[in-house]
Amino acid sequence: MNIEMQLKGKLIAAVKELYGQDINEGQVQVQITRKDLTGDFTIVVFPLIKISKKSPEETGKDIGEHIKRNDPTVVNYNVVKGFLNIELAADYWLTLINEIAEQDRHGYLRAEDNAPLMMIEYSSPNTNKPLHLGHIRNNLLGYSLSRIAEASGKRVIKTNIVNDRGIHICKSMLAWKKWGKGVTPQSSGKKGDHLVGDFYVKFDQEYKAEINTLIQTKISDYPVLKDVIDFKTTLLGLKNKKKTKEGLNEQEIVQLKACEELNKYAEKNAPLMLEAREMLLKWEDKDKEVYSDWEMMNQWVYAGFDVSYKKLGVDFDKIYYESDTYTVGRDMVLDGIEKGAFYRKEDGSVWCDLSDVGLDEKLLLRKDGTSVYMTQDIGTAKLRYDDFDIDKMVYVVGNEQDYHFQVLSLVLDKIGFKWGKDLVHFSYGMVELPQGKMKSREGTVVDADDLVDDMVNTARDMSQQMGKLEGYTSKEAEEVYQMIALGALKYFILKVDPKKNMVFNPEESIDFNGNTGPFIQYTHARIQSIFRKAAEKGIQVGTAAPTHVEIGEKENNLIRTIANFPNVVAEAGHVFSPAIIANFTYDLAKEYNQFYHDCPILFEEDEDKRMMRLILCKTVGKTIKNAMWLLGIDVPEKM
RNA sequence: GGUCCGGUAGCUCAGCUGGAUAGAGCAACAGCCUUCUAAGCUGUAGGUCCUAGGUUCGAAUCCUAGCCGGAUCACCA
Repeated sequence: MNIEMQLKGKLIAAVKELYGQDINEGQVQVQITRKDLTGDFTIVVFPLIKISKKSPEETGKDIGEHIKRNDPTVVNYNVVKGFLNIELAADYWLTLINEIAEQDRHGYLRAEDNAPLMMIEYSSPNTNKPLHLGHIRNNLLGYSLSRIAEASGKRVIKTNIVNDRGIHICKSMLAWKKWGKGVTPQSSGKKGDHLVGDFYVKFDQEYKAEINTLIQTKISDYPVLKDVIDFKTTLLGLKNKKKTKEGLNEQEIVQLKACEELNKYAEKNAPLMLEAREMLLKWEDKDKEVYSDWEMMNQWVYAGFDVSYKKLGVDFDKIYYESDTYTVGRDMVLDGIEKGAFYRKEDGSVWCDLSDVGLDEKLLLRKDGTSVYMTQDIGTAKLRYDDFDIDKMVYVVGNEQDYHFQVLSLVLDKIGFKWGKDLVHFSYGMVELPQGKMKSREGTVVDADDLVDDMVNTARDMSQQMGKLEGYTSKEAEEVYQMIALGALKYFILKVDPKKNMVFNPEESIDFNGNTGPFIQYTHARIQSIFRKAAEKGIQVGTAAPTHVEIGEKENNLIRTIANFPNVVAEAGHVFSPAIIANFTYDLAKEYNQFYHDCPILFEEDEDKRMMRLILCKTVGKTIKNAMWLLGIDVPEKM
């Protein structure tokens, strides 16, 4: 039982005895005392004055006195503006820190064999382009969440669904066929995922050109558009005007409609798109040539992804491929028609009607029988639940897909899967650049590999300038550079509330000072340095601190913070937020640096005090390491 | 237009299950290395917590309305 709970119990007993009333836990508030006031825990007495029928000050004094009399660990109390601050004895805190010092995994819960099984899906890349900054946020969040869940006592399976089929893949394949001249990663020296991504871009360029041509030849079919000179600008202009207060006049409404119709026609009927569609059909028919090209190009991409994942330090327990799951999904959709959950339109396409819950109709199979995104997600879910005894399924996917997951949940429920309703979409915000959103057309997409490489280079430069890695081999030093670079990147991204959009400035934002990963890593390295020095000086570091020494303000802050770590882990696991862990770790590191600055450790002459501080250092070091582990960040011995 | 998310210092973000004087970092300015790692520490300056109402002992936090920004509503994924 933790101290807050104990205090709450004492408070309830005090109210009962003093005022003869029973109150429940919801009526009492115990919080950690603000740093600028004396005390360890604070009881808010306002909710109690109705019961005491006295002023907040008097009520606070009554209760404070009562608790102090009945609890030997409470040595003092004070009442400020209706807040009762309780001060605990130093030996209580020192006993506590000794208990914590014994544990290697303070704050973590052990996952028992029968603990709930949580499957966490993250990454989910498309095989038509390399990973970028957006994927980085996804991967880091997913990986960190899985560790937090593990430390919260869950059994965890990290999974990835690779988007290896669909029209987008056909686009890259088609472009490679047409313009690739047989180029391979080997022949070009290019990473496979980047090479395939280049052809996706190529397709898009040629496709756009075809759309324009098609629009020019067809525009004469629309009399309302006869005065239009630049189609694109007109369409964009009308769309924007529609959003303004002024709105569109009648003629403009007709024009916009015509524009959109023509545009859609062109997008659908551009020769390249028709070819890609045909290729998708062939692929679903397992056409020999298409299939072998597909397999070859996929291998290139997987090899590339493996490198990127390794660079980021993330991994998976089980990988699913949509090429395996989409047929399962298709069968389930067809099955759903028979069950009456879905229906077929005249053209042969299959739909799910969700208008009864205020949503639209949703397409599940195209009229040509090919699968869409939703189809494969249904199949993947089915396979996963067949493979594992999942208690909770978590999808780490961006918030632009909120609607998709709302629908998926309903669709799964409709075909009778009991787990459909309670799937969790862990929805995170977008990463933007200082100039705004990343746009591939404008070349502002930040490539994942490049970003990590840049960070490592920066870390290496800075580290070498400071020259604190003497005695390290170049291989050891290189490991530290990697650690720092990844620490900076991961911390920068994970410290932000996942739900929110965030701005990432590649040049300026990745700092190594202040509220950053390296700052925390540095604090850890500093602590380790103390122990190296202690060994040099022949100072023994015991296993427990003497409990009779006095503790100062900084020491008290540190102990209280560490003691709170289990609550922080539990909270982070509850609301799925690495940011909570990151903020905690920063606070701890900052407090430690203040302590380090103010209090001599090895130079302390009072042996008991020195021992107490060393135990404290040890515990802080371990807690930093454990907290950073939850973020997927390693900490160095030297830096 | 419907639905959802957000708006806190010049910038990037905490704080949001209602609690005391709204906090950090960056940037700016001023200090601290003959002592355990200065990637550190200390100080100064910087605020209409988008606006207006409401709820109450108490609102950045909850409710309503509005303003601004974003996402989404595809036979894309």
